[in-house]
Amino acid sequence: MSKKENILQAATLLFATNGFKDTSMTEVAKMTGTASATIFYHFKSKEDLFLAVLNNVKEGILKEFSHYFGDKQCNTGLEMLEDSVSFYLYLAGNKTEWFLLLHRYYPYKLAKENNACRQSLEDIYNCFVDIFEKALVQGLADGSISNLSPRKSALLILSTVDGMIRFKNCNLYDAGALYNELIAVIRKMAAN
Amino acid sequence: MSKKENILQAATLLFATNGFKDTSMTEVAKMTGTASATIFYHFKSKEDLFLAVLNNVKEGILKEFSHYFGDKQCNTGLEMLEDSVSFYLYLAGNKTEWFLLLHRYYPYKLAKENNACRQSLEDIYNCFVDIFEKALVQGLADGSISNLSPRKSALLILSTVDGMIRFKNCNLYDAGALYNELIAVIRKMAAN
DNA sequence: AATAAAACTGACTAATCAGTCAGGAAGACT
DNA sequence: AGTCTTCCTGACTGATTAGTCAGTTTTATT
Repeated sequence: MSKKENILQAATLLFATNGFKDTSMTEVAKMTGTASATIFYHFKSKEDLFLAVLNNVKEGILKEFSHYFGDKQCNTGLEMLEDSVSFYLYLAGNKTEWFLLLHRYYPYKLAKENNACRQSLEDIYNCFVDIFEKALVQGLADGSISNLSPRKSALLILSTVDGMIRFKNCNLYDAGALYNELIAVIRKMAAN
Repeated sequence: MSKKENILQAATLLFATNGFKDTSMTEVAKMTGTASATIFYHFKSKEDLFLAVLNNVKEGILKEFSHYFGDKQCNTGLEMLEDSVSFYLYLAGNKTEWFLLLHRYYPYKLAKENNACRQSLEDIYNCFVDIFEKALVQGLADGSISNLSPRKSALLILSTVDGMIRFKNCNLYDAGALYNELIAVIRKMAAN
């Protein structure tokens, strides 16, 4: 792995666990075994480093989802919806840093004044919503999903699943203990 | 209002909108028209000020909910559930700072090492969950709610509602546009 | 081997920060 | 008036921070 990739990875972990302001360039440098000036050679500022991290996370998420759903075929839309939720939960447990980062407020604050940041976040969330929406649309066609607005329902499903992940990451409630209920609730919400 | 209360209020707003690390004592002082040393007279450290802010928010939330539900009578549990969701949404729109603060990661990180912080957060979220759970229990008794685990379902409803508020506060999606769908979805989830 | 470009670094700076402290102002009580 | 306590402040400090820069090392190319 190149030093630049190393820095990116260390920064991802630190920004995710400690936040933007609470992560110093010295820390990132120490973790990668470089001088802090090296980071400024690769990234022109701390904000620039953060944007690179976010973009990297975006690409990771898009790749994971297209890899999982690219060739997948499901019998019914409802089945696909359940699979999507499961995969979301799996990913959140497997790539904790990504979701910790997305559950911080900083990215959304930065997005207000920075278009690249805004774009990355939109790409990520559109990817999430699209997966659920696609399942709902298929379910509407094959009759496994009840009559509803696919986009809006997809958003509400994302709210539920993402909210639960957030609770888990905040150590408020254990998401694992709610897995069965979550699937049951989503089936009630959407099934015909 | 006393100077101490003034400081508390300014700190609430600043911690909520800018975060803990991104709020300086000088800023809080400037907003209240005092010297920063005055803040250290009333609160022994920045962390102490934050804990006071969180405790204040907790008391505000508890008071709001007990005020609204203290004397309220509903015909059915389902009706009470819908009312609870509506009130949560109303409060989130009315006391934005409170929810912005709760949607930051800092409080939950601090809670890992600070019991007072942990306690405040637990009180707040138990208050939220209790309201939904109480409605579900009543609904189970009067037959308006389908057979389900009240506590777990209450948690999932909170995930949905709180997740939506977070999306709204992050400027990702408009919660208002989803209001009707949210109520419909919750009815589907819980109604008999 | 010579040269040029890219990658890297140590030493520095100016700014900002939480927190301290000695002492001043204001109110309460005798 | 005097005294005690509570409240408040300006001026300071030591630590940390993002970012710079001049110069060195490494790598690629001829």
